[in-house]
Amino acid sequence: MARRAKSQAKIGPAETGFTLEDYILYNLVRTAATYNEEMAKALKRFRLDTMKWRVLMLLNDKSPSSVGELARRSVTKMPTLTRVLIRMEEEGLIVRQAQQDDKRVVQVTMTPKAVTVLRAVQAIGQKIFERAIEGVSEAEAAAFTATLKRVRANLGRSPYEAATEAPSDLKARAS
Amino acid sequence: MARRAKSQAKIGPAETGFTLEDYILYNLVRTAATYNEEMAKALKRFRLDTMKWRVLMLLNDKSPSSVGELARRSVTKMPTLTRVLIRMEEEGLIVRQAQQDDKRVVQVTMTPKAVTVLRAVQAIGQKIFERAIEGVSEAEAAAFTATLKRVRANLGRSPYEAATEAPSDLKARAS
DNA sequence: AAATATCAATTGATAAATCAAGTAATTCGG
DNA sequence: CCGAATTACTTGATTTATCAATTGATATTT
Repeated sequence: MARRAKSQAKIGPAETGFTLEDYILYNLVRTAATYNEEMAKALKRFRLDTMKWRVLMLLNDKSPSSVGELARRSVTKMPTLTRVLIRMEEEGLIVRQAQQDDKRVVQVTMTPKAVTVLRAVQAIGQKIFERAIEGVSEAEAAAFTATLKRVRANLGRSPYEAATEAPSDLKARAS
Repeated sequence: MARRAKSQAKIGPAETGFTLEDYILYNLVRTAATYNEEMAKALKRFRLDTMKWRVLMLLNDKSPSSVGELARRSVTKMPTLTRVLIRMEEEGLIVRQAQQDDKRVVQVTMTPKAVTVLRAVQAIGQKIFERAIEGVSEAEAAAFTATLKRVRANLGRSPYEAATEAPSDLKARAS
Protein backbone atom coordinates (compact mmCIF):
# COMPACT_ATOMS: atom_id res chain seq x y z
CA MET A 1 0.00 0.00 0.00
CA ALA A 2 1.21 3.48 -0.75
CA ARG A 3 0.41 5.75 2.12
CA ARG A 4 -3.19 6.09 2.91
CA ALA A 5 -2.33 5.87 6.57
CA LYS A 6 -0.44 9.07 6.84
CA SER A 7 -3.09 11.13 8.59
CA GLN A 8 -4.94 8.45 10.51
CA ALA A 9 -4.53 5.64 12.97
CA LYS A 10 -3.34 2.47 11.32
CA ILE A 11 -6.23 0.21 10.65
CA GLY A 12 -4.85 -2.37 8.26
CA PRO A 13 -1.90 -4.67 7.65
CA ALA A 14 0.87 -4.25 5.12
CA GLU A 15 1.75 -0.81 6.34
CA THR A 16 5.29 0.08 7.17
CA GLY A 17 5.91 0.26 10.89
CA PHE A 18 2.56 -1.35 11.45
CA THR A 19 1.94 -3.47 14.51
CA LEU A 20 -0.75 -6.04 14.98
CA GLU A 21 -2.08 -4.34 18.08
CA ASP A 22 -3.53 -1.65 15.85
CA TYR A 23 -5.11 -4.04 13.43
CA ILE A 24 -8.86 -4.16 13.83
CA LEU A 25 -9.39 -7.73 12.80
CA TYR A 26 -6.57 -9.00 14.97
CA ASN A 27 -8.19 -7.27 17.92
CA LEU A 28 -11.52 -8.70 16.88
CA VAL A 29 -10.25 -12.27 16.79
CA ARG A 30 -8.19 -11.93 19.92
CA THR A 31 -10.99 -10.40 21.96
CA ALA A 32 -13.41 -13.07 20.82
CA ALA A 33 -10.89 -15.76 21.74
CA THR A 34 -10.36 -14.22 25.15
CA TYR A 35 -14.08 -14.19 25.74
CA ASN A 36 -14.40 -17.80 24.64
CA GLU A 37 -11.58 -18.78 26.93
CA GLU A 38 -13.21 -17.00 29.84
CA MET A 39 -16.54 -18.66 29.15
CA ALA A 40 -14.90 -22.05 28.76
CA LYS A 41 -13.43 -21.75 32.24
CA ALA A 42 -16.83 -20.92 33.69
CA LEU A 43 -18.60 -23.66 31.76
CA LYS A 44 -16.33 -26.42 33.00
CA ARG A 45 -18.22 -26.96 36.23
CA PHE A 46 -21.40 -27.54 34.23
CA ARG A 47 -19.63 -30.10 32.07
CA LEU A 48 -20.15 -27.82 29.11
CA ASP A 49 -17.86 -26.23 26.57
CA THR A 50 -18.38 -23.17 24.41
CA MET A 51 -19.70 -25.25 21.54
CA LYS A 52 -22.43 -26.93 23.56
CA TRP A 53 -23.28 -23.71 25.27
CA ARG A 54 -23.64 -21.93 21.96
CA VAL A 55 -25.99 -24.62 20.74
CA LEU A 56 -28.11 -24.25 23.86
CA MET A 57 -28.22 -20.49 23.44
CA LEU A 58 -29.28 -20.85 19.83
CA LEU A 59 -31.98 -23.31 20.80
CA ASN A 60 -33.11 -21.05 23.59
CA ASP A 61 -33.45 -18.41 20.92
CA LYS A 62 -35.34 -20.59 18.50
CA SER A 63 -36.44 -24.13 19.17
CA PRO A 64 -36.60 -26.42 17.39
CA SER A 65 -33.83 -25.63 14.93
CA SER A 66 -32.42 -27.76 12.15
CA VAL A 67 -28.83 -28.94 12.18
CA GLY A 68 -27.97 -26.77 9.20
CA GLU A 69 -29.47 -23.74 10.86
CA LEU A 70 -27.43 -24.30 13.98
CA ALA A 71 -24.31 -24.84 11.91
CA ARG A 72 -24.79 -21.57 10.08
CA ARG A 73 -25.60 -19.52 13.15
CA SER A 74 -22.70 -20.94 15.12
CA VAL A 75 -20.26 -20.76 12.19
CA THR A 76 -19.43 -24.44 12.56
CA LYS A 77 -19.05 -27.12 9.92
CA MET A 78 -21.92 -29.51 9.83
CA PRO A 79 -19.91 -32.67 10.49
CA THR A 80 -18.51 -31.03 13.59
CA LEU A 81 -21.92 -29.99 14.76
CA THR A 82 -23.42 -33.41 14.13
CA ARG A 83 -20.93 -34.90 16.51
CA VAL A 84 -21.49 -32.24 19.12
CA LEU A 85 -25.21 -32.96 18.89
CA ILE A 86 -24.63 -36.69 19.26
CA ARG A 87 -22.74 -36.05 22.48
CA MET A 88 -25.39 -33.65 23.70
CA GLU A 89 -28.11 -36.17 23.00
CA GLU A 90 -26.19 -38.82 24.93
CA GLU A 91 -25.96 -36.38 27.82
CA GLY A 92 -29.70 -35.78 27.66
CA LEU A 93 -29.47 -32.14 26.70
CA ILE A 94 -31.22 -32.33 23.35
CA VAL A 95 -33.44 -34.54 21.23
CA ARG A 96 -33.05 -35.01 17.50
CA GLN A 97 -35.84 -36.07 15.22
CA ALA A 98 -36.59 -36.03 11.53
CA GLN A 99 -38.91 -33.31 10.33
CA GLN A 100 -42.24 -34.75 9.21
CA ASP A 101 -42.75 -32.95 5.93
CA ASP A 102 -39.10 -33.26 4.90
CA LYS A 103 -37.33 -36.16 6.44
CA ARG A 104 -33.91 -35.00 5.35
CA VAL A 105 -33.86 -32.22 7.92
CA VAL A 106 -33.26 -33.08 11.54
CA GLN A 107 -34.99 -30.95 14.13
CA VAL A 108 -33.10 -30.35 17.35
CA THR A 109 -34.97 -29.57 20.55
CA MET A 110 -33.81 -28.82 24.07
CA THR A 111 -34.83 -31.15 26.86
CA PRO A 112 -36.18 -29.84 30.17
CA LYS A 113 -32.85 -30.80 31.69
CA ALA A 114 -31.08 -28.53 29.24
CA VAL A 115 -33.41 -25.67 30.10
CA THR A 116 -32.50 -26.05 33.75
CA VAL A 117 -28.79 -26.20 33.01
CA LEU A 118 -29.03 -23.21 30.70
CA ARG A 119 -30.73 -21.07 33.32
CA ALA A 120 -27.83 -21.67 35.69
CA VAL A 121 -25.23 -21.05 33.05
CA GLN A 122 -26.91 -17.89 31.84
CA ALA A 123 -26.51 -16.38 35.28
CA ILE A 124 -22.77 -16.83 34.99
CA GLY A 125 -22.78 -15.70 31.40
CA GLN A 126 -24.53 -12.55 32.52
CA LYS A 127 -21.83 -11.85 35.09
CA ILE A 128 -19.06 -12.27 32.56
CA PHE A 129 -20.98 -10.13 30.13
CA GLU A 130 -21.39 -7.36 32.67
CA ARG A 131 -17.72 -7.50 33.48
CA ALA A 132 -16.84 -7.44 29.78
CA ILE A 133 -18.74 -4.26 29.01
CA GLU A 134 -17.86 -2.39 32.16
CA GLY A 135 -17.20 1.21 31.27
CA VAL A 136 -18.78 0.82 27.85
CA SER A 137 -21.68 3.20 27.41
CA GLU A 138 -24.91 2.10 25.83
CA ALA A 139 -24.26 4.27 22.82
CA GLU A 140 -20.80 2.80 22.44
CA ALA A 141 -22.22 -0.69 22.76
CA ALA A 142 -24.82 -0.01 20.11
CA ALA A 143 -22.24 1.41 17.72
CA PHE A 144 -20.00 -1.55 18.40
CA THR A 145 -22.70 -4.07 17.58
CA ALA A 146 -23.62 -2.14 14.46
CA THR A 147 -20.03 -2.28 13.24
CA LEU A 148 -19.82 -5.98 14.02
CA LYS A 149 -22.92 -6.68 11.98
CA ARG A 150 -21.70 -4.56 9.12
CA VAL A 151 -18.32 -6.29 9.04
CA ARG A 152 -19.96 -9.66 9.13
CA ALA A 153 -22.34 -8.72 6.33
CA ASN A 154 -19.40 -7.43 4.31
CA LEU A 155 -17.50 -10.65 4.80
CA GLY A 156 -20.60 -12.64 3.98
CA ARG A 157 -20.63 -11.73 0.33
CA SER A 158 -17.50 -13.61 -0.54
CA PRO A 159 -16.19 -13.16 -4.08
CA TYR A 160 -13.88 -16.13 -3.74
CA GLU A 161 -13.73 -18.32 -6.77
CA ALA A 162 -10.69 -17.54 -8.88
CA ALA A 163 -7.92 -19.87 -7.81
CA THR A 164 -4.62 -18.09 -8.03
CA GLU A 165 -1.68 -20.03 -6.74
CA ALA A 166 1.26 -17.96 -7.81
CA PRO A 167 1.58 -14.61 -6.07
CA SER A 168 2.13 -12.79 -9.33
CA ASP A 169 -0.43 -10.00 -9.55
CA LEU A 170 -1.23 -9.78 -5.91
CA LYS A 171 -0.02 -6.33 -5.02
CA ALA A 172 -3.01 -4.03 -4.82
CA ARG A 173 -1.09 -0.77 -4.91
CA ALA A 174 -3.29 1.06 -7.34
CA SER A 175 -6.11 2.32 -5.14
CA MET B 1 -25.97 -5.87 39.70
CA ALA B 2 -26.28 -3.67 36.68
CA ARG B 3 -29.79 -2.97 35.59
CA ARG B 4 -28.76 -0.81 32.76
CA ALA B 5 -30.60 -2.86 30.21
CA LYS B 6 -34.15 -2.35 31.30
CA SER B 7 -35.08 0.72 29.29
CA GLN B 8 -32.96 0.29 26.18
CA ALA B 9 -32.19 -2.01 23.33
CA LYS B 10 -31.28 -5.42 24.61
CA ILE B 11 -27.58 -5.92 24.84
CA GLY B 12 -27.25 -8.87 27.17
CA PRO B 13 -28.66 -12.32 27.86
CA ALA B 14 -31.11 -13.35 30.57
CA GLU B 15 -33.61 -10.75 29.49
CA THR B 16 -37.13 -11.65 28.59
CA GLY B 17 -37.85 -11.75 24.91
CA PHE B 18 -34.19 -11.47 24.21
CA THR B 19 -32.66 -12.82 21.02
CA LEU B 20 -29.05 -13.68 20.42
CA GLU B 21 -28.78 -11.42 17.40
CA ASP B 22 -28.84 -8.45 19.74
CA TYR B 23 -26.24 -9.82 22.07
CA ILE B 24 -22.93 -8.06 21.72
CA LEU B 25 -20.68 -10.95 22.60
CA TYR B 26 -22.53 -13.34 20.33
CA ASN B 27 -22.01 -10.92 17.49
CA LEU B 28 -18.41 -10.56 18.50
CA VAL B 29 -17.74 -14.28 18.42
CA ARG B 30 -19.73 -14.87 15.29
CA THR B 31 -18.08 -12.08 13.34
CA ALA B 32 -14.64 -13.25 14.41
CA ALA B 33 -15.52 -16.78 13.35
CA THR B 34 -16.77 -15.58 9.99
CA TYR B 35 -13.57 -13.68 9.45
CA ASN B 36 -11.49 -16.70 10.42
CA GLU B 37 -13.47 -18.85 8.05
CA GLU B 38 -12.98 -16.38 5.24
CA MET B 39 -9.26 -16.18 5.89
CA ALA B 40 -9.00 -19.95 6.11
CA LYS B 41 -10.47 -20.27 2.64
CA ALA B 42 -7.97 -17.80 1.24
CA LEU B 43 -5.04 -19.37 3.09
CA LYS B 44 -5.66 -22.83 1.69
CA ARG B 45 -3.86 -22.19 -1.55
CA PHE B 46 -0.77 -21.23 0.41
CA ARG B 47 -0.99 -24.41 2.44
CA LEU B 48 -1.60 -22.34 5.53
CA ASP B 49 -4.35 -22.19 8.12
CA THR B 50 -5.38 -19.37 10.43
CA MET B 51 -3.18 -20.67 13.21
CA LYS B 52 0.00 -20.70 11.14
CA TRP B 53 -0.88 -17.40 9.59
CA ARG B 54 -1.39 -15.82 12.99
CA VAL B 55 1.99 -17.06 14.11
CA LEU B 56 3.62 -15.56 11.04
CA MET B 57 1.87 -12.25 11.63
CA LEU B 58 3.01 -12.21 15.23
CA LEU B 59 6.56 -12.98 14.18
CA ASN B 60 6.39 -10.32 11.51
CA ASP B 61 5.41 -8.00 14.29
CA LYS B 62 8.17 -9.08 16.63
CA SER B 63 10.84 -11.59 15.82
CA PRO B 64 12.15 -13.58 17.46
CA SER B 65 9.40 -14.37 19.94
CA SER B 66 9.26 -17.04 22.60
CA VAL B 67 6.72 -19.84 22.49
CA GLY B 68 4.96 -18.52 25.55
CA GLU B 69 4.74 -15.06 24.07
CA LEU B 70 3.18 -16.41 20.89
CA ALA B 71 0.76 -18.51 22.91
CA ARG B 72 -0.38 -15.51 24.90
CA ARG B 73 -0.74 -13.19 21.95
CA SER B 74 -2.60 -15.74 19.88
CA VAL B 75 -4.79 -16.93 22.77
CA THR B 76 -3.70 -20.51 22.23
CA LYS B 77 -2.69 -23.15 24.74
CA MET B 78 0.99 -23.83 24.75
CA PRO B 79 0.76 -27.54 23.91
CA THR B 80 -1.29 -26.65 20.88
CA LEU B 81 1.16 -24.02 19.80
CA THR B 82 4.15 -26.30 20.29
CA ARG B 83 2.67 -28.70 17.80
CA VAL B 84 1.82 -25.98 15.33
CA LEU B 85 5.41 -24.80 15.56
CA ILE B 86 6.75 -28.30 15.01
CA ARG B 87 4.74 -28.52 11.79
CA MET B 88 5.85 -25.08 10.72
CA GLU B 89 9.46 -25.97 11.33
CA GLU B 90 9.07 -29.13 9.25
CA GLU B 91 7.64 -26.98 6.49
CA GLY B 92 10.60 -24.64 6.70
CA LEU B 93 8.62 -21.62 7.83
CA ILE B 94 10.27 -21.08 11.19
CA VAL B 95 13.32 -22.04 13.20
CA ARG B 96 13.26 -22.81 16.90
CA GLN B 97 16.28 -22.49 19.13
CA ALA B 98 16.98 -22.26 22.81
CA GLN B 99 17.72 -18.81 24.13
CA GLN B 100 21.35 -18.53 25.17
CA ASP B 101 20.99 -16.84 28.55
CA ASP B 102 17.97 -18.94 29.52
CA LYS B 103 17.80 -22.27 27.82
CA ARG B 104 14.27 -22.96 28.97
CA VAL B 105 12.83 -20.43 26.57
CA VAL B 106 12.61 -21.30 22.91
CA GLN B 107 13.04 -18.47 20.47
CA VAL B 108 11.04 -18.73 17.27
CA THR B 109 12.25 -16.98 14.14
CA MET B 110 10.81 -16.71 10.64
CA THR B 111 12.79 -18.12 7.77
CA PRO B 112 13.28 -16.16 4.54
CA LYS B 113 10.84 -18.54 2.93
CA ALA B 114 8.21 -17.56 5.48
CA VAL B 115 8.83 -13.89 4.77
CA THR B 116 8.17 -14.50 1.11
CA VAL B 117 5.02 -16.47 1.80
CA LEU B 118 3.80 -13.89 4.25
CA ARG B 119 4.19 -11.06 1.77
CA ALA B 120 1.93 -12.86 -0.67
CA VAL B 121 -0.61 -13.75 1.99
CA GLN B 122 -0.68 -10.24 3.35
CA ALA B 123 -1.83 -8.96 0.00
CA ILE B 124 -4.85 -11.22 0.19
CA GLY B 125 -5.35 -10.39 3.84
CA GLN B 126 -5.40 -6.77 2.84
CA LYS B 127 -8.11 -7.40 0.29
CA ILE B 128 -10.28 -9.24 2.77
CA PHE B 129 -9.66 -6.52 5.29
CA GLU B 130 -10.69 -3.83 2.87
CA ARG B 131 -13.82 -5.71 2.01
CA ALA B 132 -14.57 -6.25 5.70
CA ILE B 133 -14.47 -2.58 6.63
CA GLU B 134 -16.21 -1.29 3.55
CA GLY B 135 -18.54 1.49 4.60
CA VAL B 136 -16.91 1.79 8.00
CA SER B 137 -15.50 5.26 8.58
CA GLU B 138 -12.13 5.77 10.18
CA ALA B 139 -13.75 7.25 13.24
CA GLU B 140 -16.05 4.26 13.52
CA ALA B 141 -13.11 1.92 13.09
CA ALA B 142 -11.15 3.70 15.79
CA ALA B 143 -14.07 3.56 18.20
CA PHE B 144 -14.57 -0.09 17.36
CA THR B 145 -10.97 -0.98 18.13
CA ALA B 146 -11.09 1.02 21.34
CA THR B 147 -14.14 -0.93 22.50
CA LEU B 148 -12.50 -4.21 21.56
CA LYS B 149 -9.44 -3.38 23.61
CA ARG B 150 -11.51 -2.27 26.55
CA VAL B 151 -13.60 -5.44 26.50
CA ARG B 152 -10.51 -7.58 26.29
CA ALA B 153 -8.89 -5.70 29.14
CA ASN B 154 -12.07 -6.11 31.19
CA LEU B 155 -12.14 -9.83 30.56
CA GLY B 156 -8.47 -10.07 31.38
CA ARG B 157 -8.85 -9.36 35.04
CA SER B 158 -10.35 -12.55 36.34
CA PRO B 159 -13.09 -12.23 38.97
CA TYR B 160 -11.37 -14.36 41.58
CA GLU B 161 -8.05 -12.58 41.76
CA ALA B 162 -9.17 -8.99 41.36
CA ALA B 163 -10.10 -8.57 45.02
CA THR B 164 -6.91 -6.92 46.23
CA GLU B 165 -6.52 -4.72 43.21
CA ALA B 166 -6.81 -0.96 43.62
CA PRO B 167 -10.12 0.42 42.33
CA SER B 168 -8.57 3.02 40.04
CA ASP B 169 -6.25 1.33 37.64
CA LEU B 170 -3.45 3.49 36.38
CA LYS B 171 -3.46 2.24 32.86
CA ALA B 172 -7.15 2.49 32.06
CA ARG B 173 -7.97 5.68 30.33
CA ALA B 174 -11.10 7.64 31.17
CA SER B 175 -11.63 9.43 27.88
C1' DA C 1 -42.52 -42.33 -14.25
C1' DA C 2 -37.68 -43.37 -14.43
C1' DA C 3 -33.38 -41.29 -14.34
C1' DT C 4 -30.71 -37.53 -12.60
C1' DA C 5 -29.66 -33.88 -9.85
C1' DT C 6 -29.81 -31.64 -5.50
C1' DC C 7 -30.17 -31.29 -0.64
C1' DA C 8 -29.65 -32.25 4.59
C1' DA C 9 -27.33 -34.75 7.42
C1' DT C 10 -24.18 -38.48 8.78
C1' DT C 11 -19.99 -41.41 8.80
C1' DG C 12 -14.96 -43.08 8.07
C1' DA C 13 -10.38 -41.79 7.97
C1' DT C 14 -7.24 -38.49 9.52
C1' DA C 15 -5.45 -34.30 11.43
C1' DA C 16 -5.50 -31.19 15.12
C1' DA C 17 -6.49 -29.55 19.94
C1' DT C 18 -6.48 -30.45 24.76
C1' DC C 19 -5.48 -32.13 29.51
C1' DA C 20 -2.38 -34.13 32.52
C1' DA C 21 1.99 -35.45 33.36
C1' DG C 22 6.88 -35.07 32.32
C1' DT C 23 11.52 -32.85 31.38
C1' DA C 24 15.04 -29.67 31.65
C1' DA C 25 16.73 -25.12 33.14
C1' DT C 26 16.66 -21.47 36.49
C1' DT C 27 15.65 -19.31 40.94
C1' DC C 28 14.89 -19.30 45.72
C1' DG C 29 15.31 -20.43 50.70
C1' DG C 30 18.00 -22.41 54.28
C1' DC D 1 25.83 -24.59 47.83
C1' DC D 2 22.07 -28.08 47.93
C1' DG D 3 17.50 -29.31 47.47
C1' DA D 4 12.79 -27.67 46.83
C1' DA D 5 10.01 -24.61 44.08
C1' DT D 6 9.18 -22.30 39.83
C1' DT D 7 9.42 -21.52 34.99
C1' DA D 8 9.18 -22.68 29.95
C1' DC D 9 8.22 -25.83 27.19
C1' DT D 10 7.31 -30.72 25.43
C1' DT D 11 5.11 -35.21 25.19
C1' DG D 12 1.48 -39.18 25.91
C1' DA D 13 -3.12 -40.30 25.93
C1' DT D 14 -7.48 -38.86 24.70
C1' DT D 15 -11.00 -36.04 22.80
C1' DT D 16 -12.54 -33.16 19.19
C1' DA D 17 -12.65 -31.12 14.49
C1' DT D 18 -12.35 -31.57 9.62
C1' DC D 19 -12.26 -33.38 4.83
C1' DA D 20 -14.00 -36.50 1.60
C1' DA D 21 -17.21 -39.59 0.55
C1' DT D 22 -21.92 -41.73 1.65
C1' DT D 23 -26.79 -42.24 2.78
C1' DG D 24 -31.41 -41.21 2.47
C1' DA D 25 -34.93 -37.96 0.97
C1' DT D 26 -36.91 -34.55 -2.07
C1' DA D 27 -36.79 -31.88 -6.78
C1' DT D 28 -36.17 -31.65 -11.49
C1' DT D 29 -35.64 -33.18 -16.06
C1' DT D 30 -36.79 -35.81 -20.01
